[in-house]
Parts: sequence; structure tokens; C-alpha cells
Amino acid sequence: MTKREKILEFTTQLIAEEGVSGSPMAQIAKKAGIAVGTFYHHFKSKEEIINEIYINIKNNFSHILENSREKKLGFKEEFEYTWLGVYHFFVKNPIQFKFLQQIDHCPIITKEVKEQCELYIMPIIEFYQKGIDEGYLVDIDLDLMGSLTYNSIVTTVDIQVNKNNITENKLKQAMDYSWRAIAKK
Amino acid sequence: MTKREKILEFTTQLIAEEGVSGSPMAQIAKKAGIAVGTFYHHFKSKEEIINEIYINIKNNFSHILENSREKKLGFKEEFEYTWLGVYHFFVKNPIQFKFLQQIDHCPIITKEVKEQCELYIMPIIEFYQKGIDEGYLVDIDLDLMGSLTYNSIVTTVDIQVNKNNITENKLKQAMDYSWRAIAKK
Amino acid sequence: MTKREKILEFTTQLIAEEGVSGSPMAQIAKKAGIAVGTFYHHFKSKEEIINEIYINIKNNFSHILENSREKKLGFKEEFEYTWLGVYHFFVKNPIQFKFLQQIDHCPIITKEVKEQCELYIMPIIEFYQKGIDEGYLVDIDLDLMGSLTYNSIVTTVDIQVNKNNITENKLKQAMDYSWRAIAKK
Amino acid sequence: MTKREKILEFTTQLIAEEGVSGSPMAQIAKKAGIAVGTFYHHFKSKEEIINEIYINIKNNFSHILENSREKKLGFKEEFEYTWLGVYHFFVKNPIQFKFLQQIDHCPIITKEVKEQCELYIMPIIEFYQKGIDEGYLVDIDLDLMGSLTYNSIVTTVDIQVNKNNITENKLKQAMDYSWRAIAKK
DNA sequence: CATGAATGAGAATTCATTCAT
DNA sequence: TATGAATGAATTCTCATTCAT
Repeated sequence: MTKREKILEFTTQLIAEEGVSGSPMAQIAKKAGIAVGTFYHHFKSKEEIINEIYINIKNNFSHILENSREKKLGFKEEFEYTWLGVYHFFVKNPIQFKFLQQIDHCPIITKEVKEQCELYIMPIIEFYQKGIDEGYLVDIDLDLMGSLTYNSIVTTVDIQVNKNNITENKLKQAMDYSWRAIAKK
Repeated sequence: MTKREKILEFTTQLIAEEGVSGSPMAQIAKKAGIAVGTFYHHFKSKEEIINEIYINIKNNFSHILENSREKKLGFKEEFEYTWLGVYHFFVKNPIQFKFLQQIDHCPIITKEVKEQCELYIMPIIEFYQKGIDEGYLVDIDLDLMGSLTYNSIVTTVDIQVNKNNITENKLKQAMDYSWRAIAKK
Repeated sequence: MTKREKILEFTTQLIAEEGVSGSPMAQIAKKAGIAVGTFYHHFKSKEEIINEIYINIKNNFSHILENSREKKLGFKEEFEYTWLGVYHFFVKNPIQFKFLQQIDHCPIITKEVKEQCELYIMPIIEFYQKGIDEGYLVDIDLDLMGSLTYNSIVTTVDIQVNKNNITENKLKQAMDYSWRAIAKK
Repeated sequence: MTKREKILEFTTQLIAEEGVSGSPMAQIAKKAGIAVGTFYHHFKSKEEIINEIYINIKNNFSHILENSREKKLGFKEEFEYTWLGVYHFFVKNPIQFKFLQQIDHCPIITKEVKEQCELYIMPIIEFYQKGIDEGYLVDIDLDLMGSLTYNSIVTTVDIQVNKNNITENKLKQAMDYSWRAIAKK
């Protein structure tokens, strides 16, 4: 594990647990076992580190969406496969999930990074478009459908990650909820 | 408008716009036209102010839920009336909405306050229970149903408040989305 | 008890217990059951209050010295009568004693007040002079003798007031200590 | 002279001259030629610095007591050697002496530190015990004898350090005073 | 005289960043 | 690159004093 990786890893961890203002550089350094000065050989500023972590997580997330597209399945099955893929991605990476929750509405993430990251959801938007075109889904504004579905998964992840309170049964209920919300007929 | 009200008002405003760490006491004071010391005459600390604002907003929000219960309507109509009530409450109070977005996952809000505020959604949980019992709604875990529906509204409000991008048509689509997600048959 | 008396009483008390910097006006006011503003009708400043308390205590103290002079006793008896008078004055007024301990080396007391209060010990200095002249006491610099004796009493009071650890026996030992230190032959 | 030493040195100096509340961190920093933040790199708080200075002075003081024990002298000579050792220790370190005067009754010094420092006078207590046992000293409570003698020296130092008013002659008088006070016969 | 909310200068402390080693 | 002591602007909070009621 290089120093650079340590920086990213432990910054994510501390911010996930304590929030941005609860994570001074000195404390991250201590946790990571490196010197404060080392941060500034690898990154220009604390904000740059946070932005890079944000990009990395969003980038990893986008792979889930891409991988979900490669399978040959019926439409509903592909939807559910994707839904569960996103769900498990976050549940298996709770630190990253909590980091995003802390950072989401924080002015540290630059507009450019935010906009760039929004492109990552293009594949899923195209998937929804196909669903509408082929008669599987109701005809809803695509951004709206995307946001509503994404946030339903996030809501479910939140209950699991922060309250450890999603059973197999509830998971099925949440996924069915999402499908009914957009399925035609 | 008393000084106390001014403090709450302008603290909400600045935190909504700039986040907690972008809102030093000195700047809030300037915006509110009061002296820094005055804060500490009315509140013990910055954290106490933020907690009180949080409670106030959640409290106002709970009135919406209560008022929605008083109307005599069919079940679906009552659901939609409530849904729109919540939606318009936040859209008409964008500052409060943005404040909540900034604060929601922030460790400043104490556990006690968080727990107390969770009780405010009891009326809506009871409403969902009635919907299930009387055959209007699918049988889903009540907390899950509550969270998913609430977050769908919040997602819609976010698009309107932060992107000004909810038309009458999209609003209808979002509400229908929520209804389909939980309606039986 | 007039407001003015309350101010003096409770300021003495709080400073005795918490020190000057542990005694903000707001807290003294609360303890005294009066409004902060009331202080400034009766005194020009916090420093003035403290100086007045200091003067009052020193003034009361001087009465002890004067009263001790009025008795017709042998020299040693008069010395011991005075010694015990001073001792019991402080032991019976522990708040005042502690106040003096807190204030003694603090720059709040003005030079004028300090100098004025030093005059209060003149009677005892004259008493020592008489003791030397009449052959009861060794010939020591009067100021030195005064300071050493006074501080021996203060040391004894401190052990009693702050540790509650002076028995009748120890009290006798301390007084004998003082007498031996200055007695001729 | 390291920064840490500078901090201790100049904090002692300013507090000796101006008292605790007359010594804000900013001014100490200026005097010491360091940045305010540097304090907090070496110490947790202003109180910690003050406690450490207190311990250091008391510790240095204890060496005087230890060194005085090593000499082979008659009892009275050993007593006088010690008495003068303590006297000159403070007279040669007037800053430290004044610091102690400012701090002595101040609640900043923690109970633990106070108790720890009281142990430093053990050697002198044992010396007094020996004096009693061997018939040189009157049989007085040891703590009382220790406090009275120590405070007599302090009183003498105070006259010298704060009024520059101890001649060789007065010094002899003060030391004789202390000896007479405890010497047998 | 009495009140206590309001004031704002000043205090202690924090923390991202720099730089000599 | 790596280090971590040093920096000092910025932040939160305190508190003696004022003043309108």
C-alpha cells in the first residue's frame, strides 16, 4: 500500500466516521501513520484529496452500472440485477457510502467534478429510455426516474449501513417498490 | 422580529447557502445585524443554535403531517394530499430544506434530538398501517415504506429547489411514481 | 441587607472560592440575586468593588489590632492576646481570608490602596518597638519582625482554613513558635 | 534554547510580572518570538504550561533541599545552610519566585500537581525529625514546623525581591528568628 | 435605583499549509 | 520523497460594561 493509497484510504475512513470538520489533517496523518507534510507531496490541498476520493468512488460506482449492462437478461431481470448491484456495492463499501453522505451537499466538491460525475449515470439513463421505448416502463422524465430510483436504493442502503436493519425480506420489498414505481401496467 | 428570531433566521440562511464550516459566527452576526456576543446570550453554543433550528424545522414539518390527517378524503386522495403537502412545505421553505440537506449527516445534531425528531413521523406511519389494513397498500415494512416515500418527495424537492426543474407535469409523474410504488394491484 | 451589601458579600464569596478569573460579573450577580447593571449603580467597575472589599477586610483587621492594645496585660500576654486575636479573626472569617489569599499578589489592588492599608499595622509596630525598648524582645528590624510574625499567623490560619488541621495543641505550638522567635533571652 | 524552553521561560516571565490574566497567549508569543500556534504544538493548553512551570520550579527547589542534606555540618549549621540555600535560590530566581506568588492560590494548578509537589519537602521534614530526636529542636508538629519555617524564608525573600530591602544584617536577623523559633533551650 | 438584553473587544484554541532538515 | 515543528489567520467563545425600559 503506497503512501498515496494510505492517504486516500484513511481520509475516506475518518471523514466517513467524523465528517469533514471532524477530520483535521493532523489526525488523518496519525491514523494513516504518515507525516502531515507527506500529504502535500501527493496532493495540492485537502480539498483536492476529497475531490479525488469523490471521483474514485463515483468511478467505481460507474463500473457497477456498466457491468450490469453486459448481461443478457430480460428487462425486469436486468433492472433488478442493476438495482441489487448498486445496493451491494454500497453495502460492501460502507465507508465509501458514508463518505458520500458526509460530502454530498458540501461545497468542497467543485462544480466541474460534480458535472463530470453526473455523466457516469448515462448508461442507466439509456437503459431507462430503452425500457420506455420497448413498453416495459411508464413514460416519465428520465432524470426524474433516474433520481427517484437511485435515491430509493440509497435509502435502503442507509437503513442497512447505519441501522443494520435490512433483512432479505425487506430488501425484496424495497426492490419490488422500485419496480412497481416505474413498471408499465 | 426579536433578536432570538433573527439569530435563528439568519443562521438558517447562511448555513443553507454556505454550509456549517462556511458560516462563522462573525459572518452570521453581520448578516443578522447583531453583535457576536448576543448569540451567547440566547444560546450556549453554535451547536445548540443548529440543533434548535433542526428541531424547529422538523417540528413545523410535523404540523404538515398532522394537518393532512384531518381532511376527510378517499385514501388515495389523502395520500396525494399529504405528498403534495410535504412537497410544497419544502418548496415554499427552500432555506429550511437546504439547511436540512447540509445538516442531515452532520455529527452536530445530537442523538437525543435525532431520536426525538423521528417521533414526528408517527402519524404518517399510522396512516400507512391503515392503508395496508384496509387493502389500499401493499404489505411492506412500515419504516421502509415511510423512508422510501419520504425520500422520493425529498428527491423531487431537491430537483425543484436546487435546479428549478420540476414542472407541473413532472410533479404529477413523481407523485404517481410514489403511489404506484405502494398501491395494491 | 442592602443591594450594596449583597454585592460586596457575594463578590467576596465567589472570589474566595473561584479566584478572580473564575468570578465573572454575571455569575456574581446570579449568586447575589441582583441584576448585572445594578453593580454599576453602586460601583464604577469590578476593580473598584474588589478594592473596596480589600479595604474593608483590612479595616476590620485593624480593629483587632486596636482592640488588642486596649487591654492591660503583661507584655507576653498582650502579644499572645494579639496573636490569637488575629488568628481567630481570620478563622472566623474564612471567606475574607481566602479572598485575601486570592487577591494578595494580584495587580488589581491599586498602589494607593496597598499603601493605605499598610498604615493599619502601625499600632502593632509601635507595640513591637515598646517590646524592644522595654527589653522583652530582641532587637530586630521592625518591619521584618512585623512581617515574619504576621506571616506565621497567616500560615497557621491557612492550615486551619484550607486543611482544617489545627488542633488546640498545634495552635499553642504555633503561638509559642512566634514568641520564642522574638523573645529576648 | 529550544522553542519549548522559550515558551516556558517567557510564560514564567510574563506571568511573574503581570499575573495570569495579564498574560494573554498572544503577548507571551510576541515576547518569546514565536507564533501562537507553536504553544499548542508543545502543550495542550495554557493551563498545562502553567502547571508544568509550577512543577519545574518546585522540582528545582527540591534539589536545593537535597543538596543541603549532603553536607557534613553541625545541626545548627546544617539548618542555617539550608535556610540560606532556600533564600538564595529564590533571590537568584526572582522570576520564579514571583511566578509562584502569582500562582500559589490560583485554581489553575491541579490537585494532583499540588499533591505531587508536596512530596518534595519530605527530606526537610526528615531533617526536622532528626533535630527533634537528637534534642536540637523543640517538639512541634512536623508539618507545622515545616510550613512556619518555609514561610519565614518566603517572607524574607518577598521583602528582598519586591522591595529590595534585605541587608546582610536583616538577613542574619531573619535567620536567627527562624532558629530561635524552633531551637531547644 | 433596578433590570437584563445587547455589545464588541479580546481571549484561547484550531488547523490547513509551509519549509528546513 | 518523507518528516514534523512551526506558522498565523481564522474561529469560537467570554465577559466587563452600557443603556433603553
